[in-house]
Amino acid sequence: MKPITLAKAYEPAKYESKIYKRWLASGFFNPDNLNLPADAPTYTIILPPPNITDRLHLGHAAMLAIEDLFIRYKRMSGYRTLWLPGTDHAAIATQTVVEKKLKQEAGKSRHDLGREKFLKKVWEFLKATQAIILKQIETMGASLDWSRLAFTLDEPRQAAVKEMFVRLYEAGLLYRGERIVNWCPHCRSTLADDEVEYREQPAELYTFRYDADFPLAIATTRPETKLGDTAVAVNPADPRYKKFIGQTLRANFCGQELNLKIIADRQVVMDFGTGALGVTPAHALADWQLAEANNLPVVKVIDEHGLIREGFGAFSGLTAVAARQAIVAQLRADGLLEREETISNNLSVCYRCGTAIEPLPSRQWFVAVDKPVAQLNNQSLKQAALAAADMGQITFVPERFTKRYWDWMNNLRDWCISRQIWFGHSLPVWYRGEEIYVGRTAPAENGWTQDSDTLDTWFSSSMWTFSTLGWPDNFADGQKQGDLAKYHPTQLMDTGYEIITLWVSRMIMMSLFATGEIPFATVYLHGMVLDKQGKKMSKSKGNGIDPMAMVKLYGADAVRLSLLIGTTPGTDFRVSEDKIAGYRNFTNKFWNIARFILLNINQPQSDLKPPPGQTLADRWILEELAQTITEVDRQLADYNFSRAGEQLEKFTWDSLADWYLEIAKIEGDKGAILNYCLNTLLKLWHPFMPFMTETIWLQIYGQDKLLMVEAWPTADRPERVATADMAVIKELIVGIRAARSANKLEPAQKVKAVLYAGERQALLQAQAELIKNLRTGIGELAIEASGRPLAEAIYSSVGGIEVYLIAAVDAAKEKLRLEKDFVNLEKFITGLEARLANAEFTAKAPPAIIQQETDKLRRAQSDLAKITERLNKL
RNA sequence: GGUCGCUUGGCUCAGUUGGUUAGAGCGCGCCGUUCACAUCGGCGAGGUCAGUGGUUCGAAUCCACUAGCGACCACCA
Repeated sequence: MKPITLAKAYEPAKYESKIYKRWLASGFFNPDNLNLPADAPTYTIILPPPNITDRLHLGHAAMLAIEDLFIRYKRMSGYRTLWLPGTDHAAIATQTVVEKKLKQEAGKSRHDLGREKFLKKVWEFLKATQAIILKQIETMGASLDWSRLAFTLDEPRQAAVKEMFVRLYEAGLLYRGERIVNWCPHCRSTLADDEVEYREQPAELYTFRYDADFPLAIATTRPETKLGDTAVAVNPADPRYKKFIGQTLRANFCGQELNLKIIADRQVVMDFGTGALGVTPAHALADWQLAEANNLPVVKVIDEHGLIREGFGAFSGLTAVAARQAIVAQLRADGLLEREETISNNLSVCYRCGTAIEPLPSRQWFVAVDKPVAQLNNQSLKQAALAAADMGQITFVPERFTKRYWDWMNNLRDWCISRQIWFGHSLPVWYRGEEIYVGRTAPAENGWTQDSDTLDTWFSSSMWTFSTLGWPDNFADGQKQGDLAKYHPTQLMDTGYEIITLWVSRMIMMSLFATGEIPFATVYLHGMVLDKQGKKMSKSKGNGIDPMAMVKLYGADAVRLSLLIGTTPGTDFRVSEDKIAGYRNFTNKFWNIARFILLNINQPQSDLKPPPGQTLADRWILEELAQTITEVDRQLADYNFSRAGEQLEKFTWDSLADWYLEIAKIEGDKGAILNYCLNTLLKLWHPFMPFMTETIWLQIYGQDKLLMVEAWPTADRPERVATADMAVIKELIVGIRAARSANKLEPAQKVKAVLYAGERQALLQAQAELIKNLRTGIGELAIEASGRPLAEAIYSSVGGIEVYLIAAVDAAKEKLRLEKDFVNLEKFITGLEARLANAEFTAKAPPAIIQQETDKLRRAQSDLAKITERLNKL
């Protein structure tokens, strides 16, 4: 029989892509191909789709590692396991990328090309780019069912989105309304509230009067918008302004006639600025709300390009910033500017391009979240989604995020879903004059034009859990069938905590509406990957670690381990190359453990039961392993994969490699136990480091038997060992090791005999003998072992063994140390003497140095004498 | 302003219902290593668990307050 030997070191690059191909060829990524009983429970994760233009970053890699861990764990545990892959069209992000590219390569904007040609460019670009991220996902070892690959903008998803839109419309949950939206003049698109970022920065606050006769002064950071003021708001309790409330005052503001109604509102802060607020309904959300409450006219000042509209004299056509400067200059010239101060202002900017947001009134489509509908048992989307969390039907991990979800849902406003960009899902909406038609297909008659807007990316994302499983075709007549019946609702949604609001809450609402089901049982929120300094990794900062480069250097398994272990749910964590390199060391260590074990097994068996232990060490390692299995299962059930990994690491490196393998070298003949330990460890580690474990498994057991579908180990052992006994056994093993390094230590040999004996009777006899020979008198203690637990017997019989061992070990250590010191000192002295005897040295060296060396020699000689004395005593 | 989180050895972090001597990895020091592995082994130094007060037989852990840091939400124009 040909012995199985592994290469001396693990070289991941040699095996990884081969192994992945082997997995693909097996077909087991697709749950339909698993040989399972019909009633096997399902376990589904739908992959949060990365943007199709993305390159894999460590955040993706972490997500993949986490999800693959659970998928592989559940697959081995007998679940019908589906992990469904996909990509996101990321409308705005993708369009921005292509626009940038167009500008760089051809110097053109999207408007130069026109809609049709531009979209063609986008699709060409996607075709070229989409394969990259998918390939990178494979590199990480993700066991995704590629046969079900989806894209948020592919044909089936377009149909699903259209269907959803129509159904929402028919249910009365969609409406078209004018509202202040967050407009990005650069992207020329509306942004959702949560796509707006805030930047704290200094801003000039101007205090002025509209004209010389105006009785109140107002304060603003945006004087240019004041051209569109239609009211001044004051606090009703403000004594300064009480008398004006209700009046309408005229003013000539920089040549513009304004009719300003003085209104009262409690939200106006009396001690900010002058306590009087110029109300510009068209260009501030709060002002818009004031206008609605007070029936104020709306005057638009700024257009979609961020320029002052027609009808504002010399200011028309200026950018907002230029107009601001012009107006401030004029106010100053007219002596109307009372104050100018720098305050700290929270500027709203576009999360995509960083341009300052221009609030503008605009016609948009909205999802009504507060309107009760029949489909949700006369609850609103908001109520239904809140109820789902309230009933404990969704578990958030960690639990504290439940509250965040709750707070967000409670404050949710109607969701603006139309976007003024070209790339994305088109709205199934057509207009003819004032008529609106919403339907699955275009109206037959002439004269209708389709809405030119596209849908918010999150609209299609919100349908992800069921659109990927064949909704609506698989939901005819409200009955689930096919994949939807089999795999929905899903078990786990793993995503970053930062999009719990953007995404998770909307998935819950949309799924409840479309299928009546909560889309997932558990939401696992992972933290962000930070760099070594604790900064968020980003391309612009250049502090990102490229996972692909790391895989190349250290292997995918090492990268995975570094992202799984040492992390805590919902908490950001730091990753550095050092950490990855550390786990590369571990993978190599594991490889060599396997290598060593294989050298000690005659004929490896893949389905070995735990063999009976012959010695204490055997029982100890089997018990440790069984406990490790239990612990790993427990931790994984709580999503504490980091701790599961740490437990495994501890067992593998400490218990097995550093202790048991050393004992095995002494005791010999451990084939069966080592075989069992290796098999079990390969299985336990597989979800963490699939490539290496599978590589080893295949090298041992041949190409027909894949580790990825082996059964997950159970915590079996031939004989249960009590925890207290474990402590004692560990002590004995420590004794053996110490005895070994102390060379020939008689009594320790006895301990070794104990270990060989294995039998309790033999053990007790050996102990008795040991104790009899002890000088301390402890030997007088009787061993009354019969009928008592091992540990108790040993403890009662001694302190004996312990005291003895400690004394012996200490003495041995001391002796060893002294001997070592002796040898080293002797060498040192010889060297010094030689140097001092060297004529060249004594001639050329400065006297101070010679003196130093002589002193050293003297000290060393006296130390040596002391050591000799002590050695003689031992 | 509101909410949540964090503060543990030089660094990064664990510490699961409060329980003997607070752990790990990296780093550091010393020693070793042709016999699975230097991508290794052994030994060691290093912590008043941010501070104060409280509850308790017992607190890193629970409570209150204080300080520093971070995130999210809202937003004063």
